[in-house]
Amino acid sequence: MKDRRGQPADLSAVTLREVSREAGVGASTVSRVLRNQGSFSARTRDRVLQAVEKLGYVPNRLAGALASAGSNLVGIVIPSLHNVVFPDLLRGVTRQLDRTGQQAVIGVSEYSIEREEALVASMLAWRPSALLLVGLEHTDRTRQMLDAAHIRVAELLDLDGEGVDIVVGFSHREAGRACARHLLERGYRKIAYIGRDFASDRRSAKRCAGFREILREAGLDLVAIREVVGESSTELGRTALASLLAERVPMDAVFCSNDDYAVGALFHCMAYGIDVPGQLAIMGYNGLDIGRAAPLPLATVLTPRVEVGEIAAQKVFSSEPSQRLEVSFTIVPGATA
Amino acid sequence: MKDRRGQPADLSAVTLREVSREAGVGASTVSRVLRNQGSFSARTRDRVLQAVEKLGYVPNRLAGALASAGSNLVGIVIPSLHNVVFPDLLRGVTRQLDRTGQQAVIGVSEYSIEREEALVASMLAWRPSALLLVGLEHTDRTRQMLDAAHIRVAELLDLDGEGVDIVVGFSHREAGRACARHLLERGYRKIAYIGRDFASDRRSAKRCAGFREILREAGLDLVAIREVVGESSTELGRTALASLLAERVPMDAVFCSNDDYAVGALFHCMAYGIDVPGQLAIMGYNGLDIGRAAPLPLATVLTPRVEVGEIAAQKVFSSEPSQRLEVSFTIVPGATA
DNA sequence: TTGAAAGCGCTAACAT
DNA sequence: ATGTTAGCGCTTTCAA
Repeated sequence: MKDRRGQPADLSAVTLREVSREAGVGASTVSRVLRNQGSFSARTRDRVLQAVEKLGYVPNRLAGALASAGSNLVGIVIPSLHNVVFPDLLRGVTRQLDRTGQQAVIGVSEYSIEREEALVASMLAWRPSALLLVGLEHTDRTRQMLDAAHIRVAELLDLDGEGVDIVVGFSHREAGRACARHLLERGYRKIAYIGRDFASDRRSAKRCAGFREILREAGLDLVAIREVVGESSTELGRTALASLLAERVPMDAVFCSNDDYAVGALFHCMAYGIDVPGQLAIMGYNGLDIGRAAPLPLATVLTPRVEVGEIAAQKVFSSEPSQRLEVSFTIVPGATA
Repeated sequence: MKDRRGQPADLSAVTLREVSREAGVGASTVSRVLRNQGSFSARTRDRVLQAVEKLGYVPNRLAGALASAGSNLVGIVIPSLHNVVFPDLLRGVTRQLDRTGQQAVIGVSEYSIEREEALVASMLAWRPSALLLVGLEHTDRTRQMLDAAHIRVAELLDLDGEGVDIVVGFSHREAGRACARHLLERGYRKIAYIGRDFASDRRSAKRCAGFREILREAGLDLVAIREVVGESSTELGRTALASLLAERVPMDAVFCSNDDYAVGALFHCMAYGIDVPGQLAIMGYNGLDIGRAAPLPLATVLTPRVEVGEIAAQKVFSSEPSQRLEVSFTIVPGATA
């Protein structure tokens, strides 16, 4: 183990020039061979490749990108890494970027559009070839920067609103409406809601709004709304339901903005012998693996997170015009509602 | 919505030179003001800042890094985004990097050290100021590259082996041993194992090895080993246990390499009325939130993933010598074992 | 097919 | 306190 105390990053690595000298050719020839562009003889190529190997040359993409105005970096800003939805999204994105040799630079906004703005600014400094954002809500300055950058931008996981360029997702409002219909059809009338605080999670707010639209059409409304502050977790879902029950809110069903909360609610019922869905129906959202494998499969909505990431990462490199792409969600009936 | 068909990234944005002209000062003065370095009058600063604002100038870090040999980019390669452990790790890393204005470039190796090698290579091309990797197993060429790059490297989440520079984690072997002791102390003797296939997940293999060491000291061994192929999931844990039961493997406890599997196993027992821990004890690993909130709190091992990420992201920027940092795990007794 | 030369946009001496 | 001058390591005309 070497002691690297105080040593700054040694960037004086082997340069293209040295490779060219070793191979006895010009610098531009090495460049051409390495990018397999332009023309060169087979013999020259072999000599260059040999020199690269011998010297352990690693091209400096900083210089390359600066000279060619093209960076193969793609910025992506997500609200959180706590909620499984976003790692899933990231999975789709990296999977697709890998195929085309692009690299993802990530930023986590903690559900704050101001932090998002700051992250977008520092990402643009790297002249990424594209930028991926979650949702359609951004600060004015963010929008300005995106516009001035003249790069392709994709906004993900939401369809309820105006997009900047490419939009890939689905309507949370419609998803909320579908959930309400699902519960109403099954005869539930006194429905409570558990979800993240609306102020920070705009998409969960949209789901809730859609849900209530349908309830109102039936002359109903939610019997209670529990806005949970803090990261999406089973534990919080469990305590949220516990508090609703403690307050004796009259309800026959609970709609949770996330499967994490829903599973927590289900756990609480199991622990306290509350019959699901007999006494209380539970509906979740996102279609996490955990809900599917639960003793009582969770009624939920399967959202195409990985696909959205994959498609977006692909579309930002297409030459197609700005567009809205709907990737549908699916109601999963389950056994809890 | 503008049509950006076919337009390549427009990098001919406002340059520092233009800002300097607008402000009526020299280029280096602008540079100094922007990096708040060297000296300049308050009046000059205001003029520069005003020009920056007016022109909407975004510094080009490609050029900056190239000129100054310092990039503020930090590469991190993780095995997967499916297993919650790694997003958690990433969370710690980004949290710390954010504080110091660094940016994370991520890569996902899918548990393959060959893919890791390729990712490290393309990351080094960006001259990152540090590189974070998971585990101590790498290809020879990866190690060569790390060595030649002369940047700080941190290897995370493992302590069982030789590291390259900084190592932050804990011993999986010891964790496995601790789990075995925990189960033996509670009287379990016929223990089965469910985990990811050892070939790809070296750390789970180390846990299993440690576990068996303790069993052997007691003159025992695992009654069955179920290597699950595929991503960590509740569903797979459930089917794995189901198959063990179907084969009538005589067992009084099952040790799972991940809480996902363990919760799946627990679900199976709940669904089939198998008394836990009476008929079958279950022990998991990782201390996920889901296990804690389960109707029967899961016996597990709490691993300090977020902290490991945070500490590593901090240590790679310290000027301390190479070191091994142990961040301890904690046995969580729970109620399933 | 190949090489020389001129930048890409910035930072870092070195003057002044 | 500020401007001038060289590069950083590449890509890209343009000639040869």
